Amino acid sequence: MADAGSEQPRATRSTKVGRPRRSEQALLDAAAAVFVRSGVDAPVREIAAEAGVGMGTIYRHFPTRPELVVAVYRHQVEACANAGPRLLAESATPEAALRAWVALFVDFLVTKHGLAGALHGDSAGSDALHAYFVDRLVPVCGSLLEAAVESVGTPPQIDAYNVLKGIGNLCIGATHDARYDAEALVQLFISGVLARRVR
Amino acid sequence: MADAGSEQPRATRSTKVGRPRRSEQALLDAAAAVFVRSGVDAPVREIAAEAGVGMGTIYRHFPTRPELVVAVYRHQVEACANAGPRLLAESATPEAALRAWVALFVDFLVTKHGLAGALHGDSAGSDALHAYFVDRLVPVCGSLLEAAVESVGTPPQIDAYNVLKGIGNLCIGATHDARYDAEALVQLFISGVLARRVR
DNA sequence: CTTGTTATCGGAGCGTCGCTCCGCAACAAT
DNA sequence: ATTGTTGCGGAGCGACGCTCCGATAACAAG
Repeated sequence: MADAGSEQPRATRSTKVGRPRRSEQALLDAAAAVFVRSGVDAPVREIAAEAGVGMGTIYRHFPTRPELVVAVYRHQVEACANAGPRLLAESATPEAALRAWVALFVDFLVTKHGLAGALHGDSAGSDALHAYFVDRLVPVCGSLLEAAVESVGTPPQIDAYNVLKGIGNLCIGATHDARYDAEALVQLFISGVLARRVR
Repeated sequence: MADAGSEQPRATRSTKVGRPRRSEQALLDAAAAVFVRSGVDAPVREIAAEAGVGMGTIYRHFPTRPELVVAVYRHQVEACANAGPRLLAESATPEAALRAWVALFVDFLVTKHGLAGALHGDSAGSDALHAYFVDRLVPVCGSLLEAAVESVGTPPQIDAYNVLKGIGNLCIGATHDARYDAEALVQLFISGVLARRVR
């Protein structure tokens, strides 16, 4: 029998048998579309409807909302993570690299409605979204931070985890308030992190 | 008749007639207790149960949740607002005053579970909580900021509204994450606001 | 004391949402 | 054809925000 399949157009078939499980990518595309339209807190029903599947299917592929969100934005988070070392290599100064990276991160968060707000570890450790962002970006942020701090000759005043979460928090609600300038606040915050004055 | 009440200890009576509407203060006390126990996002049913009244009563006195929250924390917000001028007068430097006031504000936000997170103007302008905090505290923060900026001889880099909201955002989630140090982040942010370097 | 008026009270009820769970259908193996 | 396996869909449950109306109680007039 082998795999002499002739009629199956896509047949991802990675598991042992069964139906060609409905393309996860289709779900991700639908979710992305809904996230753009209604924010990352959009009802699961709406995502299911957009994808033309039942809610069960969504939950089967992504048992928790954070997992879905992570999957949707994985590429962009990876791009952001990869941009770190690149900026550090290409920029004139480590501080410039840090500020450029931070601007990238801020732009990413601000353009995704509600993403920054969903970044919290509310569910007592079981928050995959928070964990993913932290695991992936803290090291990157840490490298940039370390380099920048060293280049300006100040002792490190805070760890990368706090800096990253602080930036994330500063981006919350930026889309709903024209007067609120998250980018400016974050850059000022970075100034503080790199400033000589401790108190 | 006057107010020769002899049996009514508190009798607020502000409306014309009817029953001595159930003391709002009792509701506020109950709400405060629940907020401490379950955060400011506690279900209205829970607050009503704690107060021993029906939900209708809660909604009659405080049609929206922000109004209830404002009422519960009004005293502390006022105290915070009043502390501004006082600190400015008593502190050695305007910067010290600003930093002390900010520490006060941060402590206030961090100790009230979820208050910082509820500070957003999500409901398109109709958010009384956001409006109250902004109206009451932005001027205070502005004065301190102005004095501090002037004393260190830097041009103002951002307005008080953004500073206040930034601080509020930095306090989000502080209670759920032992590694997250909101106070430190905010003070670094203030350093940035007062720093010479603009870019 | 009785009756009428009026404001307040309490919670049933409706719509929404997150999440679970079970019957069903489609395919593979026999 | 029959049986086994696996993915699929959505009904259903509990929680919640918020509304709305019948019940209730205080007071004034008679």
